[in-house]
Amino acid sequence: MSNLDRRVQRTRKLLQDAMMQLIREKGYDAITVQDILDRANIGRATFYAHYQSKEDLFLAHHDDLVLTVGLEPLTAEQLLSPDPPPSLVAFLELLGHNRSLYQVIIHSRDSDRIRQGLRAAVSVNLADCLQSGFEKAVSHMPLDALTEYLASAQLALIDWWLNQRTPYTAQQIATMLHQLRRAALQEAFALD
Amino acid sequence: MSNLDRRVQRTRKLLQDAMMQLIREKGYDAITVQDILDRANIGRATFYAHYQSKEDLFLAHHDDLVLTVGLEPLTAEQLLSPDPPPSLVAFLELLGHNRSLYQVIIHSRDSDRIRQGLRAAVSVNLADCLQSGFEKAVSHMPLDALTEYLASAQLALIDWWLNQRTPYTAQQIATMLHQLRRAALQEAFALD
DNA sequence: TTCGATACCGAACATTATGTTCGAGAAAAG
DNA sequence: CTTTTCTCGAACATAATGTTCGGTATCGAA
Repeated sequence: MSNLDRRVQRTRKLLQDAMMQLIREKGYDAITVQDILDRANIGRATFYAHYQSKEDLFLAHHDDLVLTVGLEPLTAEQLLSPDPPPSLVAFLELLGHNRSLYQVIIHSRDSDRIRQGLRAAVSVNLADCLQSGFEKAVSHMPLDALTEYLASAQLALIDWWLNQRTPYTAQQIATMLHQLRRAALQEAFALD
Repeated sequence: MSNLDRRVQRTRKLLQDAMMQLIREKGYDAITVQDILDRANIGRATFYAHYQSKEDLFLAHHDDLVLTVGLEPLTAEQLLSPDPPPSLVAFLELLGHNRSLYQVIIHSRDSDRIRQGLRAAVSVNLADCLQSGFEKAVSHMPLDALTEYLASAQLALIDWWLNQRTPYTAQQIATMLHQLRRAALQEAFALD
C-alpha cells in the first residue's frame, strides 16, 4: 500500500493549484473554502478529509519553503562584514521572484502565524549567533529586545519592498538591511 | 434639541463599557457583537443604529487617543541627542499604564488598521523631521525605506514590551529605541 | 403635563461561511 | 475480480453578521 493513492495526489494537487490561482486573482483573505472547491471541482467533504482549513492547505505546501530558506545560521563575521551574507541576498531574490505571491501572502490577516513564525525564527537565528559569537562583549541592551527589534524591522522592510512599485534590487535591500543591522549591533555592544 | 438624547448617551456608554470589560476578559478578537449586546443588555437593532461594527465601536472611543498622543513633531536635535525626547517617554508611559488594554488591542487582527495607521503616522513624523532637519546631509539609503524600517521596528519593540512578563520601565525602552534610531540615522547619513 | 418625535426592543428573517455526516458510487490496489 | 479506499453531493448543524418592522418606552419641549 503505497502511501499515496493516486486519487489523493490528484485531489491535493487540484486544491493546491486552485488556491494559488485564486490567491493571485483575489488575494488570500478574500478566498473562501467554497471558492477553492468550485475552482478545483472538488467536493466539500473531500476537502475536509485532507485539510482542516484554508490556512492548513496553504501551509501544507509552503510551510517549509518559507521557513527554511534564508534562515541559514549566521556567523559573527557575517554580521560585522561590510557586505551582506549571501544567504540574505539569496533569500530576498527568492521572494522578489515570487513577489506577486508573497506580497499578498505576507499581507494577509490569516497568515499572522506565518509572519509570527518567520519573525520568531529570524529573531532566534540572530540570538543564537549573538550568544555564540559575541560572548565576550557585553551589551547594555537586553538581547531579546534587540533581536526582536531587528527581526521585526527586517521583515517590515522586506514587506515594504515587496509592495513597492519601483523596486530596488534584492542586493540593494540586502545591503541596506545588513548595514542597519550592523549599526544597531555596534551601538548595542558599544563596538564603535 | 441637544445633540445627545440621554438614551443615546446611555446606550453608547453601556456598549462601550461592555466592550472594554469583554476585551479585558477574552481579548478583542474573541468578542462577538452578540457578546457585547448580552453584556450591555442592548438590542441588536440598537447596536447597528449606532455603530457599523465592533471595530467601529472601538475606534469611536479610542481613535484620536491612540493616534494623537506620542506623535508630537520631532526635531533633528532630539534625534541626535544622547537622551530620548520626553514625548517618547511620555507616550510609552501612557501605554505602559494601560498595558492590559493595549497589549490586547495591538495584538488583535481586526485592529490592523490601527497598527497600520500608527505605523504610517510614526513613519511620516520621522520623514518630516529628516527632510527639514537633515537637508544638507545626503543619505545613501532611500529615506522612505529607512523611515518604514524604523517605524516598524519601534512599534514592534513596543509591542514586545507590552507583552513581556518582567517589564522594563518606559524610560529604559525609550532609551533603547532612541539609541537604536540614532545609530541607524548615523549609519544612513554617514555621520560617524 | 401633555404630546409629538425619537430611540429602543425583540423577534424574525436573510445571508454567508464553516464544518460534519452518510450512503451511494467510482476508482484504485492487490 | 474482490476488497478497500476515496470521492461525491446533498443535507444538516452551527455560528456570526446585518436588516427589517411594528410595538412600546422615553425624551424634550411647549
